[in-house]
Amino acid sequence: MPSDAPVPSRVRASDELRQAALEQFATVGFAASSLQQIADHAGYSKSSVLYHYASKEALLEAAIGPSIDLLESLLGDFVAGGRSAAAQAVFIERFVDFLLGNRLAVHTFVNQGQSLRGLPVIERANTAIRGLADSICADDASLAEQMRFGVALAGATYTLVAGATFLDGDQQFADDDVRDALISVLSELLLTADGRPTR
Amino acid sequence: MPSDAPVPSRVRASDELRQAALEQFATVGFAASSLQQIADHAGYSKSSVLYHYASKEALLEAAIGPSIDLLESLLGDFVAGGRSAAAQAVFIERFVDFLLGNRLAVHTFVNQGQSLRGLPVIERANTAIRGLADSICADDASLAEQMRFGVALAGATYTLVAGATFLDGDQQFADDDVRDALISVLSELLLTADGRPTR
DNA sequence: GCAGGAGCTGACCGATCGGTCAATTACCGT
DNA sequence: ACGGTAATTGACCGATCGGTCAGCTCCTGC
Repeated sequence: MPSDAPVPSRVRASDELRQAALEQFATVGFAASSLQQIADHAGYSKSSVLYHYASKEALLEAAIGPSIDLLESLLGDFVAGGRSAAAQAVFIERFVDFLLGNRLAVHTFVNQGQSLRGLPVIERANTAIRGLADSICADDASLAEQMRFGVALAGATYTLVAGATFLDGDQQFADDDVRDALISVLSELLLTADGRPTR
Repeated sequence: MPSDAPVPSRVRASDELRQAALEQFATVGFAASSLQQIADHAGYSKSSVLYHYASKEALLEAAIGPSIDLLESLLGDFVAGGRSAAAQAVFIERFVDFLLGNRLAVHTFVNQGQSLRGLPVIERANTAIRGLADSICADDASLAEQMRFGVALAGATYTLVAGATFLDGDQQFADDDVRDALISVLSELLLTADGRPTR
């Protein structure tokens, strides 16, 4: 028997459908993605989609839920680990890696986190994002500092996530280079290190 | 005659409908906004919407087109004015003012610029955004510098635009303060001034 | 060889979509 | 008082939406 995977062997239909759904949700939006389109894109029928996933909303949960789990654990580690400059540097690195490894899912719940309010999985994502902002930005920070954090996180997220939108054609940058550049810019903006420059 | 406006006096129905549509497009998305919802929100019937605007797409054009015009002229001025540090500082200020004055429209075409590809008005917005990135970022810039520009522009845009998403409840910051803080952060990131620090 | 379950599908459902149209109302200059 | 135009609306259209259901094929354990 050539199969080396214990249970499913071959690619599982539910995985193909989940991936196709994720691509649709990220590129045309949840509301504008029909089950028919997702099914066509994956090579199945609409009924098959609803066989593997109870509803369109359950499909969204399956598509972006795991990425939200990762974000939550990332956030939990950071909160538990203190706010030393070293800890912040580690966090920035892990955060960039998270962005690079979950572009489609992040694109989905960042760009549509407002319009899809009410869906449980989206509420979970919004809560995590808010926790991220709160934890990395001290409560007593000045507006300018809060703005610095906001610009850094939102800018990094959006640059990676929407980069595909405006420069998809000639995007031949290696992920490693993008990673290094992004970590550099974020460190510059976020690291409090040894006292903030007066400016 | 108490009317002081030459032609319409009172609020015009088409303006109310356009504003209601803009709010819907920005908050729940173009695809998820039905003409019925927009009409209800403005206090008219769906037929009235289609009387004042030929189609849903024409309504989008009316809602965000003027803001795109502003962005285009802003970009044109900057391209024509050179890239001196002073010119860049002026541009940053005007750009932040543009963001503050066109939040809903910017939210709409930034967040949905990818999913709504194909609509002429959206193509115009995407072209303007691309031109913005190209013009402010020299062609020979390193990846790290390009990333700095991307993070700054995207971060500023998204911070203002999606601020409502995650901290709408307690958003009592005065626009003037936000403006100053944002200009400060953007200047810090973008101004090439007298030679870039080695870093 | 065959019962039975998993995987998959087409037909169908009520609701809603964007859009058309004819009819009605309100308001204007003459 | 009246004709005409702008504004507004409900009824209606075909298409598509998310979702249900019965039935089909295929594989597997016995």
